[in-house]
Amino acid sequence: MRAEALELIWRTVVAIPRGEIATYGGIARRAGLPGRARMVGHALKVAPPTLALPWHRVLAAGGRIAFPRGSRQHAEQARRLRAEGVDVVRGRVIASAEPDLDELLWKPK
DNA sequence: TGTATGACCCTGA
DNA sequence: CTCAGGGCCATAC
Repeated sequence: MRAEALELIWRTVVAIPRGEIATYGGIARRAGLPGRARMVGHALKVAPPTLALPWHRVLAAGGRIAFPRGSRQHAEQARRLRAEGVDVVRGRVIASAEPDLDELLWKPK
């Protein structure tokens, strides 16, 4: 039961194209689990490292990095995003750059 | 069986 | 911007 939900979430996350981003809530919806944003965070936390999920492309609402400022993971996520050309300022994906946050947002058809 | 705690979200004050 | 309050639900104790 729960294992399937995890797989659904993992599958959805691996599908996020490089350089694009998605939100916890968005992933939940896309995975067919509307309203369960919380479970997405959990799924990422318990994901086997071997899956090599692009977890850094998953952000909290508004393009914010969910980890506390100053935490190692926060820095790591920002680093990975910038490495893909995504601008991050004060722990949040810059929306005013070129493409709007909506443009960057991965929106599968 | 209950309570507490999250890689969350949304609305409203 | 912050806070509170309600929803959500797997895990840990």
